[in-house]
Amino acid sequence: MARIKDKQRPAKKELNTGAWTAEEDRKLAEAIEINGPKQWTTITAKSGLNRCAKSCRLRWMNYLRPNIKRGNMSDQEEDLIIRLHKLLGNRWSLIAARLPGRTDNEIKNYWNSHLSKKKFEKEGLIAGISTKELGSKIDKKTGEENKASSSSSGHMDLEKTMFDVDDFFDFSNEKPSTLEWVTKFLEFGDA
DNA sequence: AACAACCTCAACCGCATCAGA
DNA sequence: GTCTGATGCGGTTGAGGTTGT
Repeated sequence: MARIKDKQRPAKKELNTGAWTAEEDRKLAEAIEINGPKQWTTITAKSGLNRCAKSCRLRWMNYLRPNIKRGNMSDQEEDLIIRLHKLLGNRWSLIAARLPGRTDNEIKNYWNSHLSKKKFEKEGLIAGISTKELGSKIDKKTGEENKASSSSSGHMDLEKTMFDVDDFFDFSNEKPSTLEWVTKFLEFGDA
C-alpha cells in the first residue's frame, strides 16, 4: 500500500519506501540466501534494492523470514501474550521470543487491536464500568487506556508494587533457568 | 446504495544500544 | 574514552478493508 506521507517526504537518496513488491521480496530473499540475515548494509547493497538497510531488515523479520506463522492467534497464544504482557509490559520482542513463528510487530498489533480492549473490558466489568463507558477510557486509535483517565496500566502497577522487571531477570538470552522461572510464573497464573 | 466510523496491519520514525575503529 | 555506523526496539501512522447506519 502506498502511503501519502512517504510520497510527500523529500527523498534523500531517492530510496523506495512504502509497500514492498513481489520483485523486491524476491531480490531481498536472494541476497539473504547468499549473505545470511546479518550485515544488512551489505545485503541492501548487493541486492540492488533501492531500500535502506533498516527497511530490508524489517521486511525480513516481519514477513519473509522462514517459519513465520500467519493468521489467527490460537487461544493458547493469546493467553500467553496476556500473561507475558502482564509480566514484561510492552517488551514485544521478548514476548515474541516466547511465541515461535510470531513477530514482535504482529504481537504488538494484535495487542493494540484485540487484547488491550479485552483487558479493559474485563477490568471494566470488575470495576463496574460499562462497555460503553470504556469507549471513553480507551484511546480510539491505539486501544490503550487514556492517560488522562487513569494513572497507570496494569503491568506498570505490577512493576511498581512488586519489583523492577529489568533488574530482576534478563530475557535477552535463552537460558533454561530463566525459562523455568517464567514457566513457573505462568503455571502459577493457571492455578 | 452511499457514506461514515471503525479496525487491521505493514511500514516508517526516532531513539537506544552495540561494536569496531 | 569517544566517535561513528549498524542494528534492534517500541511507538506511531495511515491506506485499505470491514462494519454499521
